[in-house]
Amino acid sequence: MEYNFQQIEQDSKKRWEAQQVYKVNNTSSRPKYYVLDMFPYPSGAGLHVGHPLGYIASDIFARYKVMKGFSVLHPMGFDAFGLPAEQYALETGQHPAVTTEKNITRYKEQLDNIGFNYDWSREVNTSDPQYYKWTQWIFLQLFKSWFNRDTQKAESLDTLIAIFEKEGNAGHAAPGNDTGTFTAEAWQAMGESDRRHILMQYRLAYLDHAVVWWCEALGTVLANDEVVNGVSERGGHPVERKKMRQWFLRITEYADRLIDSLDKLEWSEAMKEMQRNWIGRSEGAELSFTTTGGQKIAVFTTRPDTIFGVDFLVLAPEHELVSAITTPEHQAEVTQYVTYVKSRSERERMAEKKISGCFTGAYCLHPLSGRKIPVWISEYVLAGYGTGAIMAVPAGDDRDHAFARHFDIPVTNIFGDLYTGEAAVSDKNVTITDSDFISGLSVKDAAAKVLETLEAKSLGTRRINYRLRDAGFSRQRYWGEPFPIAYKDNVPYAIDEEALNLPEPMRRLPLELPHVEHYKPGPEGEGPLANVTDWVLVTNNDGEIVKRETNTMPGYAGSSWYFLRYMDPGNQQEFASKDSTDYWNQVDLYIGGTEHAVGHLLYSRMWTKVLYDLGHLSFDEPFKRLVNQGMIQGSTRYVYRINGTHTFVSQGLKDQHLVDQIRVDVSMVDGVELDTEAFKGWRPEYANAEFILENGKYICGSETEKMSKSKYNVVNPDDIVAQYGADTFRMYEMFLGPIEMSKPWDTKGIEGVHRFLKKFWRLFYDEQKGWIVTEEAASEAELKVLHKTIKKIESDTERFSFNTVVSQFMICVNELTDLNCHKRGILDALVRLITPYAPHMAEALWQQLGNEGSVIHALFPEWEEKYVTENSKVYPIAINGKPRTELEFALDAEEAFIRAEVLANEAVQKWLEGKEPKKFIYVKGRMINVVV
RNA sequence: GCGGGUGUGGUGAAAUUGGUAGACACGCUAGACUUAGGAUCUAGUGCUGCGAGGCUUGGGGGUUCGAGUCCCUCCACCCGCACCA
Repeated sequence: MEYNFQQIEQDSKKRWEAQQVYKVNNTSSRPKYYVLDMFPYPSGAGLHVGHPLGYIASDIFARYKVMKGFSVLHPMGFDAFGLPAEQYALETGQHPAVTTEKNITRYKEQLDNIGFNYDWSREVNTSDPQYYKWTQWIFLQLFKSWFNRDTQKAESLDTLIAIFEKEGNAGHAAPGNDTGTFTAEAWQAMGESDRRHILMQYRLAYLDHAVVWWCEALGTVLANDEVVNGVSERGGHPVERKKMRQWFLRITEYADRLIDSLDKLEWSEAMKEMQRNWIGRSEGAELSFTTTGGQKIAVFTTRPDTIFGVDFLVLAPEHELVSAITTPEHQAEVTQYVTYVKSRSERERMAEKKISGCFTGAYCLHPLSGRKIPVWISEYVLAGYGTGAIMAVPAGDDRDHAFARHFDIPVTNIFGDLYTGEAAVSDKNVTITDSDFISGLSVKDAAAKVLETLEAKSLGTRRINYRLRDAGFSRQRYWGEPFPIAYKDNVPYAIDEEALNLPEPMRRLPLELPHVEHYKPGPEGEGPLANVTDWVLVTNNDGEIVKRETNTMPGYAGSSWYFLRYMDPGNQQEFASKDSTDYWNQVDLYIGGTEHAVGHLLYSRMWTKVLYDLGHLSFDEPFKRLVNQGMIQGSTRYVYRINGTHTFVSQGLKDQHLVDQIRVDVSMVDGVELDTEAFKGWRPEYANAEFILENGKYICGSETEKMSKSKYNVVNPDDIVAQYGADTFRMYEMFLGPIEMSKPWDTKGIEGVHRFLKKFWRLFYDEQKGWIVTEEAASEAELKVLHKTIKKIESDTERFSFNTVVSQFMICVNELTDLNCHKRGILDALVRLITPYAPHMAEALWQQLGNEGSVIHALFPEWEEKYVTENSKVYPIAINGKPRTELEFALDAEEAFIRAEVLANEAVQKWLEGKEPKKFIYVKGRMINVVV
């Protein structure tokens, strides 16, 4: 009986289905283990072979943990809100819910095809009102909370209001800092609107203004993705930066905690480093400069010690003071420059090597020396970072130096001989010179003294600055969670607030997305919801018209907490019961790509901390251990058409002609050999193609690039599974290389793994004789092979080295085949061992071996020390570090004995050429080196 | 520009602590069995040399008895950069 994977996989799936083997309860006497995959956005293109890489790894690990006796939660769901579905709706008129549903069905089929052990009864879908009800609920928790810097945690606004009533806000400056201070009396005297305005400065979810890409022609706001080369991707219309009112999450308040608790996570250092850099904590000072016209300009600097080296100030072109300080004679130039910068993205501005800028005509007076300092604007200063203004010290900063050079601004040297006039001195272990009262001091001492002096004059304060910005949380789109917010007299309220006095049904969550006639943007850059007047404008119990929020939430809203919903997906009363979150607790293993390093992972961490602070969770970090998977790249194939003809020349001969390089669909290529008939049928213009072959074959060129439809290099897992089976596919993806590494897909290579599975099968079945498993006792050699393998598989699985696991299985099967072993004593353990990797085949063999129940719940085999310890070692003998021969010695042999034996050896003698060895190095169990 | 990562045969890779570089596969070459082979099996396969040997882990330098692994330096490629998710 041969390895009929189609039949086997179908039978195994049926058995699992019937026995509901993947269902997991929220109570168990077993220890728990939570394995999580980054859930997919169900795009219309379906899964390609790159997507399941991480899923296979987590599936293997989840199965392994089950067999090790854990109660394992391994769920899957869909991040179903998003731009592509809406874009598709805009083009075709199909409701995003409909296309999303269709895509999800397809994804589930594809996933099931690969044989994942998901408990589908826990599936979540972020666009399901029963799911986003809780996304909205969490948003309201954020809206109704503030971050108490004294306690370093989120608290209900009630505690803040109590403080205001008692003592005003003197002890609790607003994070946004534009409220000023007020007393308890002042607070009590305030009207509702003023109070709410002040509270907005504290809320964790708050309204402010942000700059977005605005496209006049399309009448809409565009995502960065949709702006290509300074024009809209659709239509190529001009775009500009526009300030709009937006929701934000005050993640900056959590900056320190987000940095500090990284220490307790088992993430790669690289990943932690990316998060730290993204948060970008820097300690420095905010200093105040005053223009000759009396305007105060605040600058942030990490080097207050260089204050006497300030030669000019630079403001971000969009800085609010720019128009006020610009002198009439520089007005035209400044306006022109500001217009230019408005058309530029932040990325372009940061990456720009060309120096540009513009003098405003204004001067400041140096706060300590009183020197007159010109004020410039330039795109290299960003409005969103620090105060949007810097003090430029060309002697000590590369970019400032380049700027000064470019505009011929004289440079003040404050580093003595270290500064040569050629380049800035960025070294921090230096002595400051020519700087009044800090001359001769170290950087650290000088900075402290400057701060002291400026603080005394109220011209500066110590300040910790973060690169991290508060997260923009609204989108002018349809296909996202509606905000449970409505405006009365332009003041925002949560829909359940008494002040709004909405009729009871309107106060409840979820606030569902209304049906729309079309997906076109609303007026004034508002989202499509703004067009649904009878949804937007509602009448409250007092007969007043209130206006609903027309923005929707961004993609990361639903994905910031989905791992919690899996714990208790059907709960109608809470986002998840405390019992369930206490039981499953943190995600023990999270597998996903590095592209989420700073977005999703940071937001999820913040949300978890907020829910923890507010008492809804008993842990404050969501993902204990994180493993990053690499990408599977596409392998593109090319054909070469001789210029202006229908003749295609094989790759090896292409240099003899002038050719066009054309991508062809990989499905028409076997390895690198083109199926010329299929190619002729691919497109009408190739119907009459002629070929110049080499050795009777048309050989394609190839290149590794991103797997994408447009490059014709997409490989669908369904096709691979149909041809080789899910078990082969799973093991091959693992065999490709280390999980965290990117690597190109090569369908050709899968044969080796498929052959291995067939060979594995032949340990049990003979093509002629059928079942050949015997009851004979296993030999010492066979037991050695088995236990060595168990040990290796276990340790490699634990360290996610799945590629070497597959190799070890191959080695094991090769050795057992050589030993002609068909013994139950060996094979029964081997079947359990391979279950996480090739579950379908394992189940079939497990049943045939006559075992009770499913192999899914069998125990992972254990290895015994006595079979894996060696008592001798074949040592490589090196002369001067170069291996020359080998000799076997017992591991407990005396060094003196070994030395004598080695030196007496013929081959060693030959290399010694009669000389006395200078040194004899013996590393037990490793090697022997003779130095001459 | 900033941040992170990766460079080993024709290809995917292995080498877990500084100790035999290239395990395991793909591909290729030759052969066996077979009506057939896109099944299976056997042998070979880093480069170079008739050979003894020499060379070889992106380039250059260093530490060491010994370096793919540690240090310095240079280069190339990939990913992210805040409205794709």
